[in-house]
Amino acid sequence: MTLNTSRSTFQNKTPSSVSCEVCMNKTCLIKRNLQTLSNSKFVNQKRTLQIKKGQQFIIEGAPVNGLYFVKQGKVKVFRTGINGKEHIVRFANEGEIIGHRGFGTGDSYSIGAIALEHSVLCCFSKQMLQDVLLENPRFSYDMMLFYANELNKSEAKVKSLSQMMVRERVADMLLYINRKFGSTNGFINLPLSRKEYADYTGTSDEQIIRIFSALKKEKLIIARGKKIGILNIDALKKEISAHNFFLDS
Amino acid sequence: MTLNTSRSTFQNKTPSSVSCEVCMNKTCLIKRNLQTLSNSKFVNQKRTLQIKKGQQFIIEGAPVNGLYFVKQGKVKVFRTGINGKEHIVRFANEGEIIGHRGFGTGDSYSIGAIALEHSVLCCFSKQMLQDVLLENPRFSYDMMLFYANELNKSEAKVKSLSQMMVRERVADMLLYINRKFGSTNGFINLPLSRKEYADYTGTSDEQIIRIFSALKKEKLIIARGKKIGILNIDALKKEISAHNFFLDS
DNA sequence: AATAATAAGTAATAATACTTAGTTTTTAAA
DNA sequence: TTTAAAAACTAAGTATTATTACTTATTATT
Repeated sequence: MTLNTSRSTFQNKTPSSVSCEVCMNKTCLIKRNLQTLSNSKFVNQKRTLQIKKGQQFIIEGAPVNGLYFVKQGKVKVFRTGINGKEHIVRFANEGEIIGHRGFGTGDSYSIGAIALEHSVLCCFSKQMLQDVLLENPRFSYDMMLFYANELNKSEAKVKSLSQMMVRERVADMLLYINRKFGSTNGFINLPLSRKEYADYTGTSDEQIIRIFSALKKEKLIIARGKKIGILNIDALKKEISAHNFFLDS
Repeated sequence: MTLNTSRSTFQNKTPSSVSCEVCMNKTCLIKRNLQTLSNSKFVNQKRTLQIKKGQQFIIEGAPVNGLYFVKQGKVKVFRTGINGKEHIVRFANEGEIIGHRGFGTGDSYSIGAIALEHSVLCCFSKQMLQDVLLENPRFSYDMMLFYANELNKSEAKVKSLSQMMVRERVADMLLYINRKFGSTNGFINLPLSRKEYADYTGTSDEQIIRIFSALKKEKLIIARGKKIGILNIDALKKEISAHNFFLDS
C-alpha cells in the first residue's frame, strides 16, 4: 500500500465523473439539496476520485482541502494514537461524508481515511462549500443536522467505551456493522481484519480473537476467513440488552 | 434535590430576564449572530430561567422543547446507562449550548442536564430556532460549526477512553477541567464529587479516590474537601504526553 | 444539637484485560 | 510455484481495574 497525498489524489480526475444531477446516489446530502443549489455553479466544481482498496486519501494533520462524499464503496475513518496505534472512529458507507470534522477546528484534518474496497468519492473544496453554505440556509441547516447526528453517534460510542465490557462492545459492534452494511449469504458485507475490529472496539487483536473464538464456540457467529456471519442475532442483542441501546447506523 | 420537569421550569419566567441586545455574555452564539438576527422577532422570544444548584432541567427521553444557552453558571450534561449509572458527557460553562443534540435524532433529548451551581439559562424553542436557522445562513453556518467542534471534542474523548489507562484519563481530565474553568487560590473553580469525576472519566469512585490519593502523595495535586488544586501542571501534562493530545475546552 | 445519610478513604480480593510467546494459516511477493 | 511476511489463533503469565468490605469524615435532616 502506498501513501498517496491528498493533493496528488486530488488531481486524479477520471473520465467516469458523473455530475450531481444525474448521480444515482440518493442518500448524499448534496443530492438531497440539489434543488436549492441548482442555481449555483457549485455542483459543477467537484472532483470525482477513484480510490483503490487500501488506499489512504486523507492524511491526519494535512491541510483541509475539502470534503469527500462517498458515491460508492466503503471507507474507514481513523485517528492515530500512542505508538502509532490506530483508533477507528467510524466506517462510512455510500452517501456519507468524510473529512467533515475539519470544518470545526481549523485548517488540518484530525482524522485519516482509507478505502476498505474500491471506492468512488466526490470531493468539494472547503472554500467552495463555505461559500455555498453561507448562501443557502437550507443546505447549511442540513449540514448542521448531519453533524448533530454524528455527534449523537459519537457520544453513544463514548458511553459504550465507558460502561461496557469488551465482550459487550464486540457484540455491539457486530450488530452495528451488520446493520450498517448488511449481509449476503449469511456473511456481513464488510470483511475486516481482526486488527480493524480491535481498533474500532478499543481493545487488542488477541482479545478480539479470543472473543470471536468464544462466540463461535457458542454458535452465535460463524467465520470464513475474514468474513463473519451472525448466526444468532437475538443472542447477540441479549449480550447488550442491559445497556438499553444500540449504536445507530 | 427535587426533579423539576422541563415544562414547569419553562414557565418560571423571572423578572431578571435580559434581552439579547443588552446581555453581556459575549461568547454566546446567539449574541454573536445578533446583527444577522436583528430583524427577527426571534430574540424576543426566549425565556430566561433561574436554575438552582443540583436542579435538573433536562430529562433524558423528554420531548425536545428547546435549546438552552448558559448565560451564567456551570452545568453537567450526562447520559444514564446500565443500572442507572451516570455517564457525564461534558461540563458546560457560560456561553455554551445545552440540548443541541436533540436537533439530530428526533423528538426527545438523549441527555440529561443538571446545574452544578446556581445558573441562568436562556431557552429558545426548537421550532423557533429551526425557523430562524432556515432563514439565516450565517447563523446556520455558525451552528454547524458549533456542532463540528462538539464532534471533535467527543471524538477526542473516544480516543482517550480507547487508548488511555485510567490514571492517564484522570490526569487528562484534571487538566481539562482546570483549563476550562480556571483556578482561584490554587483550586479549580468547579468542585466536583469523586463520583462526578468517575462518571466523567468512565471509572469507579474508588478508582478515582485511589488515583487522587496517589497524586496527592506525589505532590501533583492538593485537596481541600471537594476542591482540587493542581500543584505541578507540567508533571500532569507529562502523564499524557505520549498520547500527544489535550482535550480542547 | 443530635442523628442519619452520604461521601471520601483504605485495603483486600476477584475479575477483566493486556501482554508475551509461541504455532498455524493465509496472503503477498519473488 | 516457492518463500517470506503477515494475520489468525491459542495458552499462559502479568497488569490493571472493578468490586467488596470496611472505617472515617462530611453533609443533610430532624
